[in-house]
Amino acid sequence: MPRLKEFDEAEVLDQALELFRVRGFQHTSFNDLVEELGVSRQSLYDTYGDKQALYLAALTRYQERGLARIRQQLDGPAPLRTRLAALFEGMVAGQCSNGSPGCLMVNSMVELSPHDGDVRALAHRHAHAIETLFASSLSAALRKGELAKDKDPVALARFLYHTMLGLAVASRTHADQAGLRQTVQLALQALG
Amino acid sequence: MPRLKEFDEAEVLDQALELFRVRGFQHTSFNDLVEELGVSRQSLYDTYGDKQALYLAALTRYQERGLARIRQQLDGPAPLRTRLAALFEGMVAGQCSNGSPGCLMVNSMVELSPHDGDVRALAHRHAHAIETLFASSLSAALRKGELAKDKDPVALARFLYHTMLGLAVASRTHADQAGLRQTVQLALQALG
DNA sequence: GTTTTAATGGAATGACAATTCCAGAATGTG
DNA sequence: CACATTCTGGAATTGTCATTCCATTAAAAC
Repeated sequence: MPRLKEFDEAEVLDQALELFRVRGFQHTSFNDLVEELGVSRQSLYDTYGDKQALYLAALTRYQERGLARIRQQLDGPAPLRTRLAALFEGMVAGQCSNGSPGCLMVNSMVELSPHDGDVRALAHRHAHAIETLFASSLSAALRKGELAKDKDPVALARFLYHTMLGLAVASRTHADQAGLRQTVQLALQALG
Repeated sequence: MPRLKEFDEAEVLDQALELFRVRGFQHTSFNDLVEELGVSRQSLYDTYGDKQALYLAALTRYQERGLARIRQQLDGPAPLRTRLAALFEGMVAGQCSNGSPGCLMVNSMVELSPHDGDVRALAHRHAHAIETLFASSLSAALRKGELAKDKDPVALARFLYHTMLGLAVASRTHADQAGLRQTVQLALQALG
């Protein structure tokens, strides 16, 4: 009986995500969304709930994609250093794409996490997941002798996570991809 | 003839700065300012101009103080590594003080720099000034033999700047000073 | 063709916030 | 005391924005 949905929920969510990533939550009005996504106001409310819920859905999606990418890039036969270099290269490319808006998660951490418990919880889970993934790869490398015994995988994992944060902020304000890549090189030297 | 000013412009500006640092520009309403600063709305407008101008004045002040601090800490007889460690220690302490709101400049870069040319210009000057200060100290250390000849002072300076950005974001969301300090240690190992 | 659901455009609604306006009280100087 | 200036509290103004409401159209299922 029912009429079928005419737009792709996931696709529209991605468009909203991109708008939020560029403009931030507060600088993106619902009118902006209606205009840019090509879906009527009422349909957006019916499908995703209010602006806050839409944002949270976008952020959740972004986080899941990011973590999947990290898992995939870390999982391989190449030396850890090589895998990490590829991972960071992909991150830099992503953060600099579409006008260099940086990372939605980092932008959310700065703009919203002090005021919004849901965002804060997502950010904490994100940090924890990333640090855990890094730490487990680093521990494996340590066991294989790829990493010196005196290195601390947990501290190194957090260091790499902090480096990611810095790259994201820098990409949002400064248009200097070469500089970001040089920083990646230097950060990876911490592996010894 | 005139009645004298009854509040200290600089002191009130510092209070506004702190409010902006914690809550961000958009999450700080003019009413918040009136209530927290203990100065009437009209006096604020008369003294500083509108909210935007007040914010910019606070950010400018913050930037100047930060740069002065860096200059002062970098200028000394101790080994560069020691001076940088002290500098970063002070930064971490500052960003974690008063509820760990992070760095006003970094927060501004994320929240405002894409939309506000004045903020963007300040951020660019800030980055340039810091990188220049770091680079000149690193070059001096290189000449003195404190730093290996194969190191690139400019790239290292930018790396340290990027590290600062990451620490600021992390301090705003995660309450883990020990982790930040460990990251500082690891970052400084890039000096060799 | 009727029913059910989806979608749309546009008009209320209601809240909130920045800025300005105003009338009065306070405080130094001459 | 008179005057210039500052400060204050509060009201008025204005604009923006999220959200809801409504009337209508479209499409699939039966």
